[in-house]
Amino acid sequence: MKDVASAAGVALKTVSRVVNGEPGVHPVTAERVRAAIDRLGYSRNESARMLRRGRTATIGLVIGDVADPFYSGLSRAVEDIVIEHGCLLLSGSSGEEPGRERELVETFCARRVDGLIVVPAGEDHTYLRPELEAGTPVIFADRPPGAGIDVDTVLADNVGGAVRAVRHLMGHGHHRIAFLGDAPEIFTAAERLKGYREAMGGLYDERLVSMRPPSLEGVRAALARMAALDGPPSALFTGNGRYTVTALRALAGRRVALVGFDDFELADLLDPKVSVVAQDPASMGRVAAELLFRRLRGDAGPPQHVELPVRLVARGSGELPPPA
Amino acid sequence: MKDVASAAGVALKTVSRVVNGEPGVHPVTAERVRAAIDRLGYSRNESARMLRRGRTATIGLVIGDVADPFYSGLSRAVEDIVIEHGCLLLSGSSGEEPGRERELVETFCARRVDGLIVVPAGEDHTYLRPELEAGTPVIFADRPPGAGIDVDTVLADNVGGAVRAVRHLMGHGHHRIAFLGDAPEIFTAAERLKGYREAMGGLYDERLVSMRPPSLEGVRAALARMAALDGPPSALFTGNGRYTVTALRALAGRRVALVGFDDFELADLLDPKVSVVAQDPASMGRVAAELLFRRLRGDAGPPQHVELPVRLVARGSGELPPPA
DNA sequence: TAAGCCCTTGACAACGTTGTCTACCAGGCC
DNA sequence: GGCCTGGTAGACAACGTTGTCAAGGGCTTA
Repeated sequence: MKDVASAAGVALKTVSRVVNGEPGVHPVTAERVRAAIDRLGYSRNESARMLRRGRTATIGLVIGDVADPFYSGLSRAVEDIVIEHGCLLLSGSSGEEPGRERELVETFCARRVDGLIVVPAGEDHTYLRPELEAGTPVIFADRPPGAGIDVDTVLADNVGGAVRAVRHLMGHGHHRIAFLGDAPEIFTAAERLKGYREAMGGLYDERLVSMRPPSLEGVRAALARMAALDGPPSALFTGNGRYTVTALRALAGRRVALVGFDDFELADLLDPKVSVVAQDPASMGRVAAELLFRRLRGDAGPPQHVELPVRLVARGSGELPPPA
Repeated sequence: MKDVASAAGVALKTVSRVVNGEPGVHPVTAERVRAAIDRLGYSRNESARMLRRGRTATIGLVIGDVADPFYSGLSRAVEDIVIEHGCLLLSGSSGEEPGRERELVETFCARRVDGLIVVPAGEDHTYLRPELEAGTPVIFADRPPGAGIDVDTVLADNVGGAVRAVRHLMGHGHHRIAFLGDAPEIFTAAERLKGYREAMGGLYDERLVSMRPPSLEGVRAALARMAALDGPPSALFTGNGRYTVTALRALAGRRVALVGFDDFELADLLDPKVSVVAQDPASMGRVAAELLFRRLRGDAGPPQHVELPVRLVARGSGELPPPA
């Protein structure tokens, strides 16, 4: 910038004004400055600008894993809105490890991101308190923060979705419905179990529930164990997209009534077509990002808790009747 | 940092030394400083550090669309290696628009990223020249840069993969093999067409080729047009993952011999199981990132051009014989 | 005992911006 | 003609670090 200034025969500050489109520069001078900028190939050093202005025009996003379609859909929506606001996105995958989540958040904070969107992996977020007190807006998406922290959250209607899935299966004659879900420490898994339990009511049987990280062997074993019961399940409710796919693989072509939480590509090309409770990761990202920018514009109201609707997409697998 | 210094009764520089783990600080002093840091909840301002040191510990990644599994797989691999090197990742989706690609790259450069990994959408990258001359390492992945720019590239063996796909179908008795691919301006699409043509040899018939952005209607129309020929195709080679899925949808359950470029989740659960030429987006990301860090460590050798192998995964759809 | 060394510490400038304040000039008004 | 106004331009400090250099004290060594 100093070089541009001397090349154009003006003061540093004048170049700064031109670069930032500030008023109060004579058009002729401005043109001369712009010419010098082009000639020297100058581009503003954003690090210095951030330091001076105290704002980084950067948003931090912590998710579980970009390679998971749920997160990458959310990611893309966040990215679009962030760019729209002239900011950039620093993102990181926690791999669902609380330690890594915290590291990422702290690294982002050290970079003084203007705001954070977090899909938490851990249960304790008290480490965020200094940042929150410093005024950095933080939005939790998909899962709420741990105890003692109350900030904006955007969650899906997990309980309602699970209820709907189970009722759908019941509506097609099923009474013995198994639930295969992720470890109960994971908020969404626990919520969906809650909905399952609520919808099962008196039919609830603990032996039809299996909650653990999804692995093909684990699912196979759980299914085998349940099949050996004297009242084996006639239908399956799977607790997330990964689980649905793993269960389909474990079923190896057997036609079993099934509804999965989370929609997935090709669900409509399988045989039978897979019925799901669909949530929309893109709108979750959009809502979270918009909430964040509202905060950045100064909205200081009480923490908001948004619940996004889910919808049942009946494609066939949920309508298979129980074996006679 | 100033506050920490006065709280600990030492000079600014001593705090800096402690924070950076530099030697030459008495353990007792260091402990006092650390105590003050904890008490005040201090964390280093990375913006200032970047400005002062001239390095941002940030890598820029430009891809087509994070929501596409190919890109998100690549993204995740890059991210892991970047974090491993103590850096963070700024990423952006170009949406396959050259203008947006350029904007992203230029914004990243203004932030003085230490290096860039780009999956280009455009054909002209001369705008990168100033950055390259300034010494910023840039790696192109999946597609090469436009004319006049010679930098490190990591590409898949597109031609070889297409050849293998076509030969596989031929080996099962097919002579009339259609190719459905993306617009020929897209490098990978053009390369795969090249491989297709090479493998078809004398059997090549222009009327069996359709290249345009994938849309269900477009694919349906192309298939209908080809089916009406007096020598209709008995097999399909689809030019990328999106195309394979779209074609399967357009076929609506008809059992047609098919090999697709790019593997995809659930390919093994469809009926028939879908045979593909698989590339590994994660290893592409890993190789690109590792190459980048080698450059950052000072390797100034001539531009490298890595070609990653692809492999044919025969699952069944490619082994369907032609109708009798 | 003096010279030299290492260990620890601190003062200071610089990184490249931007916000604030001041200076200058031309023109209009009394 | 003097005063004020508005439009332009520049000087300077500050943002929070880190690299360079120098200083002080205790120790070893000749």
